[in-house]
Amino acid sequence: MTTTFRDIKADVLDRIANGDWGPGVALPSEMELAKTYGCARATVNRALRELAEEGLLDRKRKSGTRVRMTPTRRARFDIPITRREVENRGEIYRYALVWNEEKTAPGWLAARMGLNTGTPVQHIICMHYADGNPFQYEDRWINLLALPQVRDTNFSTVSPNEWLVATIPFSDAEIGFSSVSADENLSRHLGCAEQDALFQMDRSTWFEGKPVTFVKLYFQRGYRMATKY
Amino acid sequence: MTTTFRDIKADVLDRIANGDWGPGVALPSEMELAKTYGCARATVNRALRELAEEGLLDRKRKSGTRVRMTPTRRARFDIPITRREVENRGEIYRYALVWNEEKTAPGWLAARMGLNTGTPVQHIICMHYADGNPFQYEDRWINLLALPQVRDTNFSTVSPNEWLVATIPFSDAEIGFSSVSADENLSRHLGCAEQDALFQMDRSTWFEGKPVTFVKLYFQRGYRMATKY
DNA sequence: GAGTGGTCTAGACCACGTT
DNA sequence: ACGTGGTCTAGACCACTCT
Repeated sequence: MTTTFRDIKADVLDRIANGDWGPGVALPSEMELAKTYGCARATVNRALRELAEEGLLDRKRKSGTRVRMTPTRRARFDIPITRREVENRGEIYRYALVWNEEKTAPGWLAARMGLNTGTPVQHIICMHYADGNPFQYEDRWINLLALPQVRDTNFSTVSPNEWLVATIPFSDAEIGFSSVSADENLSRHLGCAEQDALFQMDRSTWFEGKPVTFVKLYFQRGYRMATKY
Repeated sequence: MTTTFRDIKADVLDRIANGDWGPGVALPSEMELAKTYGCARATVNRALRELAEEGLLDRKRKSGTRVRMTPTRRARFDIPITRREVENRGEIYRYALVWNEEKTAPGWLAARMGLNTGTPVQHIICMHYADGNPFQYEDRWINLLALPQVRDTNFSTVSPNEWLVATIPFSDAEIGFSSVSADENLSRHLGCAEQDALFQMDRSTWFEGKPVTFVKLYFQRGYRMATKY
């Protein structure tokens, strides 16, 4: 039986768990490990590279590989489009446009997205429903200089969410999670009481270096975003 | 100049962005791509493997590689220990123990952690402060069958958070984010009004398959957890 | 059965960072 | 200058899965 990179990952994790290799301790070099495990250096390399990417090891040329001082773990979240998320729960998805207007970027938005003041933007507000119940309130701004074709798009049947992922298949983004109190408008659309604590996700998106869109998503009361890691 | 796996990733991303390879489209096989890029198959393999891990491609033996139908992106969050998080903001960290008691697991906890009813657990409540202001309220339960040494640990100076990462350097975990309204107890400890919307993180942790701890962390009002991806 | 990705090997050269 | 990780190569065998 040959040694796989998974075997090596497991063994290194064991040694860290047992305390053989405590925080800050330097591991043997890849060549030495390859010899002890009886495998090629590439195999050791892949194992250690993945552990480093998972946040458990620090690697530097010349200095070698060390166990991280504070083993910060990295959680990964899949951010699906809203329709998918609802359908994956086995619920029926419905979409409704609430507001659609062209205007010039207000100051706070220009600052947030890195736009010049006076940049034309499209402001879209819409609702996503699951089994007829309010699921998510979407408040989106799109930079019309980056995506002028938004002006010719009818968002009464297609959500800007889906239209964007079809138009821009990937992008750089910054995402944030926080908690907000429902105001009168949110409580009305989401069918909750004013002051109710709502989970909020905000996201700024760039495409080829240019700011494209900024969105705030407000989830139904009690929503929980979860993952394993 | 040789073709690197980064070159290939960039080129594949370009083709997806341009629409050459739309959602659902099958890419050429690794061997063909290696020939067109003029590089080894291993190089193509790494590029495509990483793109698949990032959520842009689907790969299956025999069927080959396809562009994902809904290009769900994956956001990664670093989950640091609380002290580190405060110190990284350039603020002074302080810790205080609020409650520490051994009891048997209540029903909801047993269900949540997968424990037998009657399992002894330690219930610890503590506060984390940043520059003297309440930063985080920690409500933790530890399975004493998995970590009996908790009984002999003094948590008045060391937070269970730090003690655990030192004792269990890594673990499997499930993590969730949500939003809650501050009750009387939380508002008192966090120095906010009742009903204020608070960001909450919960985490269940397993070590070697055994449930170890369950914790709810309540953050100060206005807290935002952010990342780029 | 056949085609695809998954992985390992043995060797090589390079980039970086410490000395 | 030198040791370490970072990456590429050419080849090989295997595991999965579709037909």
